[in-house]
Amino acid sequence: MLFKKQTNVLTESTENFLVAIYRLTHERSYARTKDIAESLGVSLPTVSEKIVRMAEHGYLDHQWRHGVMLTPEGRLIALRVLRTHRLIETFLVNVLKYPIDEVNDEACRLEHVVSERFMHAIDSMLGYPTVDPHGHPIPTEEGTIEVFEYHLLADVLAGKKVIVKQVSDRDRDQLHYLKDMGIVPGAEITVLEVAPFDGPISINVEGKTVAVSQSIARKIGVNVVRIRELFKE
Amino acid sequence: MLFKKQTNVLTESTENFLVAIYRLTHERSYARTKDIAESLGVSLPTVSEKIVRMAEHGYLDHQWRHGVMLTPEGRLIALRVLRTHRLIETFLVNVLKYPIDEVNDEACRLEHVVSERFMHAIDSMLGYPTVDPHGHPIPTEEGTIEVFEYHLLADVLAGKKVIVKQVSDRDRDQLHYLKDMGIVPGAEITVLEVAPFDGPISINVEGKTVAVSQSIARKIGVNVVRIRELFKE
DNA sequence: TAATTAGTTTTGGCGAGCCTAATATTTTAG
DNA sequence: CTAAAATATTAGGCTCGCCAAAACTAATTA
Ligand SMILES: [Mn+2]
Ligand SMILES: [Mn+2]
Ligand SMILES: [Mn+2]
Ligand SMILES: [Mn+2]
Repeated sequence: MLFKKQTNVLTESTENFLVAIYRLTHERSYARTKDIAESLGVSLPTVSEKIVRMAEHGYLDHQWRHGVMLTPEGRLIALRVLRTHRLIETFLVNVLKYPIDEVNDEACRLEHVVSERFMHAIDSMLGYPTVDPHGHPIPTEEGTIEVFEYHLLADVLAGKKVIVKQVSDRDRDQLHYLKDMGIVPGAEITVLEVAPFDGPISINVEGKTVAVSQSIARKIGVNVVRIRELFKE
Repeated sequence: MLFKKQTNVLTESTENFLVAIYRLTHERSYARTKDIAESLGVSLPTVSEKIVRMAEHGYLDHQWRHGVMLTPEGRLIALRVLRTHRLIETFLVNVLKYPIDEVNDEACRLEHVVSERFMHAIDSMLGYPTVDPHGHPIPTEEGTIEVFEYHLLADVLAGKKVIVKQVSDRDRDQLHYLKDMGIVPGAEITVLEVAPFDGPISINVEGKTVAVSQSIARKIGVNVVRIRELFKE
């Protein structure tokens, strides 16, 4: 059990900051004040201020006037919270039958208060899942995380059949839109036609035919399904 | 849906205060500052101060220098939180297999963050229970609550067989002690001997023979099992 | 009734989190 | 290479939650 338990020194705000910064530093090496503020819905000064405190506590490295990155300690906590978040999301969907586009807010509140016992209970109840309902990897208890590389739906050639593996969880409305079309992890998609010049992609999802924009198709991760695999044995 | 949803204006602290006051005003009509402080583990000034703010918000009636009681609005909120608490406790015990003496703290944290959807999901999953794992009534969604009157184990005559209906949830260690002896709601108890002068009560719990003090036996609610009922049909 | 005690409130202080307005510094575009 | 635009930080302020010490009743007892 590598995660330190230390009687919840961390506030909800701190934990949310850590996760937000963790996610932002996947795109560029430093998380910028502005991006943090945006992703948490708070003002710039609130972030500037909080950064100072968190850096003092040793969770962040602050490159003054440029951005922050997580220290190993901050990263470990971020991963613990992220694990909690994603395991709770999985629980909400698999057990409580939440729709995939309504788990984030609930998980974002619960992630700060559940105990280790709670986590173990749902983890075992769920059969130790490795991905959440959006197809994102669930960090391990030891603080490691797998990075899956998926083909993007945008890159799939017409005629191919693929299975949805991951959808972006950034925008709730977008997630709702995708869910309504049946585009959720596990769904089978056949690409029918790809219009030129960044045009829409026409696909068949579980029987229905729909069209999605290139920009959205770039946020959908799929695995190419090899035909041989489908008919094996 | 009578409970107002009003985008969580209430802080965790406020909700805890309301429930604590609700419970205290079952014993005397006004909850005293000192008792509130004690049951929440905060200082007297913290309570005095908070009382002023809560009274301003219309949740409390403050009889200056004597105590507080809930306004109808405060009472409704207290009951909503209490419902949440007890339903969560039931979930933790029935679904996640928590021991009965370890649910309170978890529920006291979760009760402030779960959504109405979450409540509905677990309520239906649990089959709309009316009592929590300690045998306490779960308030309805409309804000009503049943009051059960139980015989106390302390009053049961030697030779009688009873079923445990309710145990006190005030003291965690006591709860643990009772659980270890098998004295939990649902357990069958046969009173063997009642020592005079407030002496211990010797009982048989699910096969084992143990003795409990009068003071503890006064905190255990039971229903007298009429023999005729046991053999009916 | 006066004095002691138990309980309550006031005073004065602290840190966390948030915000707006003002200021400083990069970055970017002309 | 400079001026405008974008970002970041400071300053100044607010509420909440919490505390210790001091001041102040109300209740009890001698
Ligand atoms: Mn969160
Ligand atoms: Mn997710
Ligand atoms: Mn609580
Ligand atoms: Mn209970």
